[in-house]
Amino acid sequence: MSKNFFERVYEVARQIPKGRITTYGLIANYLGSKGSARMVGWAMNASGRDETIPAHRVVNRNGLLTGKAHFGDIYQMEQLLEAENIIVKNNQIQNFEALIWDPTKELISTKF
DNA sequence: GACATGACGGCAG
DNA sequence: CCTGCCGCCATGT
Repeated sequence: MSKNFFERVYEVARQIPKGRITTYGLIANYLGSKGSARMVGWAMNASGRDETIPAHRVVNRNGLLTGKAHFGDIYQMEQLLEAENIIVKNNQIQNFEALIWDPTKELISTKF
């Protein structure tokens, strides 16, 4: 079941600390499918049905809110981020590099 | 079963 | 520095 793949993404996304963000590439790298960042985005698209998944904490490697259009409103993502003290300017996360949460480095769990 | 698409990323020009 | 193309993998038609 490829469904497990999405589950992996969900698990990682849920573990993103509040006030932090990560990128599709980092999650893909953590999942072992380095370079398949698209799959992460795909999983996020499916995760949109699950409100328990903070998809707003996942952005592209540029720190741009490329997925904001997939939220209820295009400002929903920004509001959620700002609610966590994350500054968003012109769809771009300010101080993005300092807020990056790399699961491969921060998260040491082999499996769960 | 094959073609087209997608919330990305890296590299080449 | 900015623009464009290819690669990766799963899903939908």
